[in-house]
Amino acid sequence: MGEPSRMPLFGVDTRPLRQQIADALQRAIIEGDLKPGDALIETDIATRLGVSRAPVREALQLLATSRLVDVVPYKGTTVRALTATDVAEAHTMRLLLEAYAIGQLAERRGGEVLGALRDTCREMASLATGNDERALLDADERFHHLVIQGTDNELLASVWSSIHMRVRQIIALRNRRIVDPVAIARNHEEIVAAIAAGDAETAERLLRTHLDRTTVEEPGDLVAP
Amino acid sequence: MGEPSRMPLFGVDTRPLRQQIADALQRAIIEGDLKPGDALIETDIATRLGVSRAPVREALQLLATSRLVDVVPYKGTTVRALTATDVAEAHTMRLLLEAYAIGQLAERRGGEVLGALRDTCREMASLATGNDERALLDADERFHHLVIQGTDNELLASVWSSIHMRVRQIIALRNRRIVDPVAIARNHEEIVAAIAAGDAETAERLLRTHLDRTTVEEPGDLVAP
DNA sequence: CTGTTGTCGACTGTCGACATTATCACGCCA
DNA sequence: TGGCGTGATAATGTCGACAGTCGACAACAG
Repeated sequence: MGEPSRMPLFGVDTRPLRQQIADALQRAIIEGDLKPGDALIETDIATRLGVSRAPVREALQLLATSRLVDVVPYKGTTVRALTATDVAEAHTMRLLLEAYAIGQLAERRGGEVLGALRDTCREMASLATGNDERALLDADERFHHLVIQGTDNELLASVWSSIHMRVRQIIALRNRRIVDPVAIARNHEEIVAAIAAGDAETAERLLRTHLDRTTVEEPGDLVAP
Repeated sequence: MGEPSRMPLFGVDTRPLRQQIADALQRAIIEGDLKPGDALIETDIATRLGVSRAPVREALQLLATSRLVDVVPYKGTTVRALTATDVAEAHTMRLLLEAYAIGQLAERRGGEVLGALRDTCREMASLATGNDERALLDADERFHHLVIQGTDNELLASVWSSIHMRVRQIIALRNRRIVDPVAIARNHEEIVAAIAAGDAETAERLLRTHLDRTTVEEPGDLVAP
């Protein structure tokens, strides 16, 4: 995941247009503004943004690497459909990657990131009593991101990021209320405790429970035929 | 991995140029013709191939998704360096993905692909006595590809493919002789046996041994500073 | 009525030219 | 001598225009 590669003086973004466009489109997709099946027509996007088609094309290819869009030669680009299988596969992969990361973290008793994990847990706990779902989801995302980063494995982080984009899209499309924020916050604390105790097995089991609750469940309400 | 997306009547390749160019460059990289650190200059490639820069740029972005090249805005594209860390991370991820796949396969006693796995094993056994290393490596690759495909998880397959490109590059750069082809062939037979027996644990252990032998070991001889 | 062929509109693929950026050698000056 | 602006140069980024392809529908032959 990217830190802003340059820090401009007055909000002038000097990154290549393809990245700015890709960011904008990605946001629109994972926020649900662009829905599965929607056609991404280069000419439209280009004129709408006031740029030429070249950077738009390159942006669309960037999105394809996160599997957010389907690029079919000579036919066009569409927001990728979300079948039940897609949701299940994303969940499986996410679980596989994060379980590995948790295991690694537990072996080192959390390493450098243990403190940051605890901070995030505290934040979640305080957010749980309020009703800012958005902030709670952000904190949750930060937590899992920290877990991945904790392994110091760039390849793992890269793969996880691309899959996480799809997960966020899934969560956005099914905008379901969080049922029990307090339980979720507590769950994370338990995970951190298991990591700190070096108990990889328990940490993985808790993680699995958490992910099962938040990402997988009847996907029928979000798939577009 | 890609079956040729169209079957032309007389070898006329109607795929977009970007894909043809990407294939050519990818082959050059994973065969070792292009070495880590080599600069991929759009103008050069374009004039050399007799095309314009646009499809070359898009091809380079495709390669970036497999992490075969580094694209730095306004600076250029280079064949990605292979540090010891890169090799280790690729190995870790490959092991993680394939171990999962083997486990899934074992749970179903091999499913549809068990026959194909056995065929490949027989092929490896017969190749082991000869000295066509290339053919043996191809068979080995086919075996692992079958394992991944056997899970019927497209996302897993996609992630594995992109990582496998790097693995092939690593293998090509350290062109070390295969020490004991017969042992390798036998190892695969044992893996298949464990899958057929539904013994996931043994299958994963055997796989780990096999991969440790073939991909990881003193990478000092292939890293370029 | 059915299957094939021609045509049209919309969109993607490719091209060559121009704008912008990074790099590095060069000369200036303390 | 050594650090620092300052050009020249070579590469990438972007643009507008043109060519190629696809899908759909109309026209036609059997």
